[in-house]
Amino acid sequence: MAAATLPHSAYVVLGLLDVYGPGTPYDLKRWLETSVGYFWSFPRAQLYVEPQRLADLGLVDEVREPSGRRRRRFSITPAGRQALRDWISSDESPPAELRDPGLLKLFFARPVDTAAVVALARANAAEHAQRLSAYERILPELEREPDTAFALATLRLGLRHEQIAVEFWQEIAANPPRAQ
Amino acid sequence: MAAATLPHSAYVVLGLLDVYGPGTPYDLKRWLETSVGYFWSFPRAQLYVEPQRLADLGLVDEVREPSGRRRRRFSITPAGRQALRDWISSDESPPAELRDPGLLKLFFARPVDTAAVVALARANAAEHAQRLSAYERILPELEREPDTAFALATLRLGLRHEQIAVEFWQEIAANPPRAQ
DNA sequence: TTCGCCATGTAATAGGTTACATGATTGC
DNA sequence: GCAATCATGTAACCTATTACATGGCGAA
Repeated sequence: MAAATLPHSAYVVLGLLDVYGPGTPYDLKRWLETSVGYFWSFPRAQLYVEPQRLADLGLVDEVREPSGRRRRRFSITPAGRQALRDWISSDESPPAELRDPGLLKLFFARPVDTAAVVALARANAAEHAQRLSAYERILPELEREPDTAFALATLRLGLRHEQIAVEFWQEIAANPPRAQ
Repeated sequence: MAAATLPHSAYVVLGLLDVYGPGTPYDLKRWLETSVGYFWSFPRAQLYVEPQRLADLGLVDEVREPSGRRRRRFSITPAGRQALRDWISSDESPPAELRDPGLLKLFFARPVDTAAVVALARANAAEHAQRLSAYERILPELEREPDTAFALATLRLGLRHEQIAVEFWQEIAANPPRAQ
């Protein structure tokens, strides 16, 4: 099946259309920002290009408003939903990566002085604390809505992840590693 | 400073040369695979292209073997080390992203049956358990070596992260979310 | 009715990834 | 000397990102 060769951003678009229903690129942007965008973001421009490709492949349908903004509204087709299912069920699964610039900096922080390490740690602790409280605000909202079991599960991992990140960076700030 | 505009992979190369000393692209590959590659990987080809760019910028020096394999051995220059320090000390820091394909699949898993969700969870639990035991093997080795404080700190976050990931996926496998 | 923001797109480029191709070294 | 593996590179392609440009809409 050709579907297995699509980039991840294609499945994000398919998935968003499946979960939230038909929508415009701008809808996709807002949905992305308030859901998987927290751990898998990509820039807005992709949300105009990617649906077009999917439309060419028959995985989404496109309906354009005849007047006004002439928005393009996309919806997932049965073939698209099948491609999404195939991808979710496939064994193919590159390992998770943290992609954390702060952690990268810390790994290479030997040549900077301790004050810079502490500043780095504080900035990262603050960043993750902010993210954590964002998640804590989202949690009760999601719990109130129906049919959010999968989003909730994902969010719970995010919460734990942010909790240990905050702890970690606070520890680093309090007791920074030093070159021998 | 122009240094702030380099892509992350450039800083990975600079950092590896700073930490491990001069090396060939192949050396870089091995160092990457056993250190930051666990959370920030990119393909080998980049390790031949990126040092060339850095050489053009004067951030690394290149010495080519006159015969045999004619390896190019790169070493970081004072300007390169300064660029590395500037980057580490800079405020610029895009937020960390998980980039976890398994989590992405879980978020969108509503249209697949529960058996597929369980299979996904088991595969991810196994994957993270394997990664966790790899880290647990590395830990005592690093603790024995001198001057590894920064690598150790990074590894400790990796350990905690993998621990919660294993727990999380085991919980999902035992009690998979279901569409209402 | 114009100002500001919301929204929509495209074009150009840089970066990342895959595929191809070959040479050197080591062990047999 | 042959095979297998280690190692080195390049080229083409695709994706992701940035920059540019404009149009609709609502509020004052």
